[in-house]
Amino acid sequence: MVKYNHKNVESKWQKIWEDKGVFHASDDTSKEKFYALIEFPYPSGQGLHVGHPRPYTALDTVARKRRLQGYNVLYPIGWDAFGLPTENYAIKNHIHPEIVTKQNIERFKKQIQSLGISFDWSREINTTDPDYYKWTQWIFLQLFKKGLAYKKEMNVNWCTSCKCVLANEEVVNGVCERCSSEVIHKVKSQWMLKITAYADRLINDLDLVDYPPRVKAQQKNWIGRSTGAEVDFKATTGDTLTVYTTRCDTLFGATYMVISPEHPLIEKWADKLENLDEIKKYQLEASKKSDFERTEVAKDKTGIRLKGVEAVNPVNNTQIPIFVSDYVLVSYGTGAIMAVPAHDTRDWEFAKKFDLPIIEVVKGGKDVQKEAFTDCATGILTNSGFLNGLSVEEAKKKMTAWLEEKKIGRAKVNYKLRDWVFSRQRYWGEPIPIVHCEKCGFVPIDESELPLKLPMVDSYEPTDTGESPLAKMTDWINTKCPCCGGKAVRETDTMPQWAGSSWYFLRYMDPHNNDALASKQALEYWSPVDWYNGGMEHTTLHLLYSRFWHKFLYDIGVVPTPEPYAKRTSHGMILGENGEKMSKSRGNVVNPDDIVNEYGADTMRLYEMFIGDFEKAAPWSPSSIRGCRRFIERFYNLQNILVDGDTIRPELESAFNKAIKKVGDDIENIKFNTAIAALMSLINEVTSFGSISKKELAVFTILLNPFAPHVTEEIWEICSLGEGMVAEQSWPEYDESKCVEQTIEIAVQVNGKIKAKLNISPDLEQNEVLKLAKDDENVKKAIEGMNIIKEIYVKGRIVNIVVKP
RNA sequence: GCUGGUGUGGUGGAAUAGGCAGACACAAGGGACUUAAAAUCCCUCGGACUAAUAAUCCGUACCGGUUCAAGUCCGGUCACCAGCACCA
Repeated sequence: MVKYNHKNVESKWQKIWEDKGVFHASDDTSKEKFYALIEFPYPSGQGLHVGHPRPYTALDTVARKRRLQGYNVLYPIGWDAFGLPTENYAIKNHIHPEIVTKQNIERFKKQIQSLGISFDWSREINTTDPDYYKWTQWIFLQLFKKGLAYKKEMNVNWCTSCKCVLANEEVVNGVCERCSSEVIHKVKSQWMLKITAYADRLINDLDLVDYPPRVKAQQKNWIGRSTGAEVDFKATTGDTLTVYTTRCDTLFGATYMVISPEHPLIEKWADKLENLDEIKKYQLEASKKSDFERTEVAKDKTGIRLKGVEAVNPVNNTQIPIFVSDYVLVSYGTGAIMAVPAHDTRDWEFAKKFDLPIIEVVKGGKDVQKEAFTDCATGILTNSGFLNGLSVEEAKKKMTAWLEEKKIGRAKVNYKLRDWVFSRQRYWGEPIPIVHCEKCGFVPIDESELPLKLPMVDSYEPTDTGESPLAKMTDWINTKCPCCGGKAVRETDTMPQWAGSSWYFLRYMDPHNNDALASKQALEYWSPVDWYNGGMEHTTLHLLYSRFWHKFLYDIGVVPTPEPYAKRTSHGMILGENGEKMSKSRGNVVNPDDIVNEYGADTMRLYEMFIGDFEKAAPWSPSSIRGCRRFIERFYNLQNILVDGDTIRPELESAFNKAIKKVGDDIENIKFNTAIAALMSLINEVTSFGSISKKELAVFTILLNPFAPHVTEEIWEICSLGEGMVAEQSWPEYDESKCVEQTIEIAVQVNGKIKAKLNISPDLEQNEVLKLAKDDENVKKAIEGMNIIKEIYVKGRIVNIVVKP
């Protein structure tokens, strides 16, 4: 028994692959292409943990299999290297972020290469490389030119620890997505990207792509499209107060109105409001609440009634009071609502608290004095003049038409999605290529001046004032206006980390191009990404942002497809041994280096694919990994029972054909765990058979190669299984007719209970099978003296005899 | 609260399209080999009743339904996970 030495074998083959460029994508566009993509890593100081290789290995398996099937495969990697952790580390240790980034990348690269992933390293990219971010800036300029990037004074989320603004997508449960620190509101002038202009297409085009349902649902949810109507109410001051509602059918039941604390009419009405002081106080309190507090106290409704101004309900000319309350958000709809307490839970709570009238206008529910009746499907309109007797849906249509006819309302679609806050007050990011000129306003720098390089600074500490560290670089800031030649200053904020990752998959197609982000031919040939795997946590961040940028690039004719990724899958997390999320503080982190060192990369890869359902979280198990190592050794030792023969022998024919089918299908269906189980079953069968022919071993080796590339190359060589490397072979074909066993075992049931098992030929006719079944002693006993009601034979599966006394 | 998902042995997990529940592993127990240990190989391994690996019964979160047949389909309940959360 030869002991398998993974260390020598693995480094040997890794070197050969790299030297020969075996996994470089070819520019031969006559071949069918396959573009597999994983989310490129952020090279943090901690290095890799065992969670990283799960998706890399999964798509590596797919990529290797597709290469064997003759595809021209692009499977690239790079570094998403701008960002706060690096910058913070740099500040703490007084090392420039550029150097930190370089060190981290080196470490990551070494770790990833030790796993034998078939990345095309000749296409490696780095978002902090000026040759790369030149094009990130170029895309920003195109957005600016089309009016989709604009600077605006607005109320933004401010992370008190990162000391910079956050996008809405980066605020999770009222705290910073990255560092979990408190998020407060600040009014600041920020660069914004008009992602809302693409809201509809970002929803509708989900029909064009193959994403898991949960991903599509989450994106739709986040964009939050709702269809309804705007209604104009007149105030007693003569002003118009417009509200947005999805239930214009309930207009007759509107008994009061609510405006948000930030609503501009409050300012306008200042001299008419008898209780202005009280309202000002309420506004102030509302503004001081952080997002976290605001969601925490969401239960209890507060508010102040405006004294001196009321509104008129246009359908019945009744005067109704107006309240100010923070349960109405200024950023959604018109920042004002009509309140229908009988048919809206929030309005109902508010009405109960302030003792306001509750008028039922949709009947069919419970007593509206006791709870709101919100069901749209079953109710019938009542107390509603010309709407009486209609269903909710009919009433909505009729009311919208009536509002439009009277010119006091209109159909309207609203979204929860807000524009993307795109500037960050930090150093380690792409400079925004815009200058501000007093005469000309915001002017883009000339494209020939790209990349606008990040200047070297001595201190890149963030400031509490909300100014970028670049603001101190007076030499760099002061410049000439590209438009009028006058004095101008550069934008000192930088782009968020999501900028570089919003288009990186395009750069891989043609990574060294200096004239375009990628050539037309490369884009035409490689687009779209065929299979993109990534984490669920990016569903409403990177995945949404990059779809938006890609659609924009499509609109301006840069890319050939409306969607960037044809198919998306999502891996589950690898948890610690105790079933908790791996983290330093929990002390349950496993470093892949240790596993590769002790068991080898093949074992590591095999285990991560065997651990369970790829899409679900799975706890790390140090003892299960030994089972995978055993399998590798059993495979390696097949050489001891090798016999000559260039065919698959008849006794093993069906086992091999079935395995070829199963392994191939399972890899495509992200069921790596059962593909490996099938290979384990096959090796069990071969071992108990006692010998393996060269042909059989060759087939087995190719099937295993995508999972365990090193040991399979080694066996291929040692046993002289064929010309060249395994990586240069063809994926085996199976013969459907040979997948069938010559005899199969079927179960015989009587009244659904198993009474016997029969070994029969699968071709046997129903009559004969039933006859055999009824000849069985146990079956005979069970049906003796009973009347046979029904006899069922499902071919190749089961017999069921239904009897009654 | 809304949306999506999950629930199967001691453990990770299998089970086409409704057709033998527990594949493949791990752990555990027993045996072989060995001076011994490790490694390896062989056997057992959901539960109950059993001398029995004879027969029978129970068993896929819970309750009910459809069906010759339900882990799978339908209705309801519970628990857990993820995302969103006063979005009018």
